Amino acid sequence: MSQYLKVIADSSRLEILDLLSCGELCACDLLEHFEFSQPTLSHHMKLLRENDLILMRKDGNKNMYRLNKAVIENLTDKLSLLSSEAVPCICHDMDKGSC
Amino acid sequence: MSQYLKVIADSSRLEILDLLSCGELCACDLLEHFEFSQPTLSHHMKLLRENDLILMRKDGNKNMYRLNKAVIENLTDKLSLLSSEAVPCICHDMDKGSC
DNA sequence: CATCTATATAGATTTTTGTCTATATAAGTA
DNA sequence: TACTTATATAGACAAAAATCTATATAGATG
Repeated sequence: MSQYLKVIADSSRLEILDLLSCGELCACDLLEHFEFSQPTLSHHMKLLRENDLILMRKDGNKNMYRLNKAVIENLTDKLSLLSSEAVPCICHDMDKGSC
Repeated sequence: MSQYLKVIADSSRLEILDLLSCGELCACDLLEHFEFSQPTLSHHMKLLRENDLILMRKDGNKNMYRLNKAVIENLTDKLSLLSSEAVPCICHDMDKGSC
């Protein structure tokens, strides 16, 4: 889980996900919205893809990206378990007050 | 938001939050569950506190920690907006296909 | 085929961050 | 007061990560 969070925790990548949240965009559309270079965008998209947070299709020489909403939902669901009560979790194995 | 996520994205801190999800624990209880040193734990707790993800009270010479569930809920709520439709978001300002 | 556009890769560099050791502080206890 | 336990701080160091420039590839188009 921390691996997914690390990918999302970068402000540029989070903004990319936000931009994609309304629908498909190509890399060059995204690039125009950022200050960083094209190889940097390529690097971010690769990370997002490798971690299944986005999906890609080829359209001519363009890469069209969209959110993988299922994976993102799954991540937020798991994260919300932290603030919910009475779920199976590692904290049950803790011995309190042993120090 | 990415600041919060960066704090949570570390696997040690995520595990600390998980351990705290069942209730209050002192730093020394937590320390016994990890391989790293006491100063490292202290550093992690400081980060979690500075970002309001946990709350602390003093009990003698011990620090008692608990989750700040409100903040964590707020974070997961905002994150879940990514995978939901039709919310106000920066992607509406995008000009698609301008490249 | 030559060229342009869109994207990827390689490699270097800088920043960030997680960790350590050593030491300090602060509270409890004999 | 001396000592022990719990925690914090300072400073160093190493690993990870974000960025860049330069270059390569791949598809579209004249």
